[in-house]
Amino acid sequence: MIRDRIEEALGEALREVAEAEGIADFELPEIELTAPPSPEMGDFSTNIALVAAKQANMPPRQLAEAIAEQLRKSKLPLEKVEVAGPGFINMFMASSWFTDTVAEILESGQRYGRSSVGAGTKVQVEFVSANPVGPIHIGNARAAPFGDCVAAMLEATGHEVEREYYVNDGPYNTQALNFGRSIQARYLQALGREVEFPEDGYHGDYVTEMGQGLANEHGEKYADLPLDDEAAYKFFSFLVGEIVQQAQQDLQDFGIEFDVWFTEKSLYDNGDIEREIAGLTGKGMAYENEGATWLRTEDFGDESDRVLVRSDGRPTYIAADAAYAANKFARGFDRLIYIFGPDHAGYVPRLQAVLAACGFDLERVEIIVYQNVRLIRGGETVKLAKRKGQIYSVRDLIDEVGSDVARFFFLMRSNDSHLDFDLDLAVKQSDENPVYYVQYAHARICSIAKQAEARDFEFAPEPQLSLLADPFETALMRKLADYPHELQRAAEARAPHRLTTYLRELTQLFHQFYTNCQVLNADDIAMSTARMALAEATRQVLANCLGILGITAPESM
RNA sequence: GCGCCUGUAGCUCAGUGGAUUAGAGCAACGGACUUCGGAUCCGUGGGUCGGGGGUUCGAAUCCCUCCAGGCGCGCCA
Repeated sequence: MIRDRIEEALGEALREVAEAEGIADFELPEIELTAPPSPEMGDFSTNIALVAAKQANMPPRQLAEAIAEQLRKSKLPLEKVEVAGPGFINMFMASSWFTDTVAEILESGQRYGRSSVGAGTKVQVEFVSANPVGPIHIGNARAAPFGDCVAAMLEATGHEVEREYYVNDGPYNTQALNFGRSIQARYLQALGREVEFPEDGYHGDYVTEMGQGLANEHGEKYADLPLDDEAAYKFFSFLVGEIVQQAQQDLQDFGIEFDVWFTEKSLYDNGDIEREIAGLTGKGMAYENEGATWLRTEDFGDESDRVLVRSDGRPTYIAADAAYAANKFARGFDRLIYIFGPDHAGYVPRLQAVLAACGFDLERVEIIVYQNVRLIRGGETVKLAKRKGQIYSVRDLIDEVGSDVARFFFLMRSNDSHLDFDLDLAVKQSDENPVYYVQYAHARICSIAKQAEARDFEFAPEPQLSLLADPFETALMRKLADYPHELQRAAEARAPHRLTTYLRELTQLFHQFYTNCQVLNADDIAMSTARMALAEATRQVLANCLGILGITAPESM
């Protein structure tokens, strides 16, 4: 990447200046290359002279001049290097650099933008992992495109990535049992028995339907089971497969394929949890008190120690999470990424303490929390309450606005920003909807190509890219050249929204180019060929970026 | 009470240390091609970057403090 080469040259220039000045122990500051606010200020700008001035014992402007002189002597495709203001160094790229970018994009195709900076690193991204007690709702849904896109960005930067979904189907999961009790009650009611519905049970219609379904299928077979946890888990177990399958289907329709669906139950079945507890007790990390087994999380920054095993002998989710983390590390991941919803934000320090107490390296664990989603319809917040059965599910969302729109809307905002999802705007197929703005550009480019074919337009055999010198063309090429860096930055920051922002900016530049620069012009074949190449390069970058976001790039709309 | 997140234009949000003008979309108003898709483009109006203090040559951006909103604080997950 050109940025790497510039940064390298800057570092070298600075070192040479330092040497010439006889400065010992010169410490190279971090080099920042930014895009100046206006094109008159060049293509790249750096403040390095301002940062290093004190250390170099030189006035910033003088240092900047010295560095600029070195740059001018370098082999970089620079047309002009200027020192501006208090000591900024502005670099103006030679036009060959812009046109080389277009050639590179056309040559690399789908690979353009990808890098291998993460090569050799195995990462697991665990996300969604909703309690299997009903359809995946809008709150959990935000995790789906986010986690998927973080994974895709890591893949695009060379990491080896696995996407994983954790199914909380353990036998002591309170919510699973609660759900099971609700199913049992509905089942009995379907059989005409007088039973009271659990006060904190799940009231959704789907629960009633599931209870009815069991009654139809099994009749009285389970009618005389006691109303206890064991029975509740049995009822939960009847339905969990169906619920997980539904989740798989919904997420697949949302464009997400998980590599692994990991069940909490398996940790119980193969003894991992027991072993983990025994191991922790053996190391003195766990101890008995008031009949329960506690983990010494307070020693690792938690507010207090946490219960691993309840006084009645049942392990808690913390025991399961510890065993699960051990299992993950045993699978050879260099890095674990957990993606949590806002309801689990408070669990972050606790989980970190748990993992530390278990002896895992927190440097290798990353926990990303995303914020709430509010549904807006008709300008009003849509009120939802899962327990009361007022659900808006991923299925509802995909059916109502489609996967592309839903993904784009979710990915448009930073994960730690609260998200207002405007359903009215999302369903609008108009200029108000930002998704179509981007997709339209892609379709438009495809349409130009189709036009050319329909008209038997004869392009030149090779594009003469040096013809691309109009400011609209230059601005577009400049943006295209940014893509690899933008992708890398977005991946490092785990920030998909940077890509949606980039896409909108790129799209805008394309539409401006389109409006001002006629692509197909029979009177100027050479120019038409060059512009068609630029349009095609733009299409490629749009498609590559949309691909990482998991959004389709339509040829027509 | 404590913790996390947020507070930027009428609305929804980018920008999270650098340049006399803090950006985008939507909304409002006014314009544009008898040529490649008008789901487009151009222009206008609109901002004490929640308040105050501090660090710095420089703060929307870093630190402190206050205010407001959201969420969380279980032998639930």
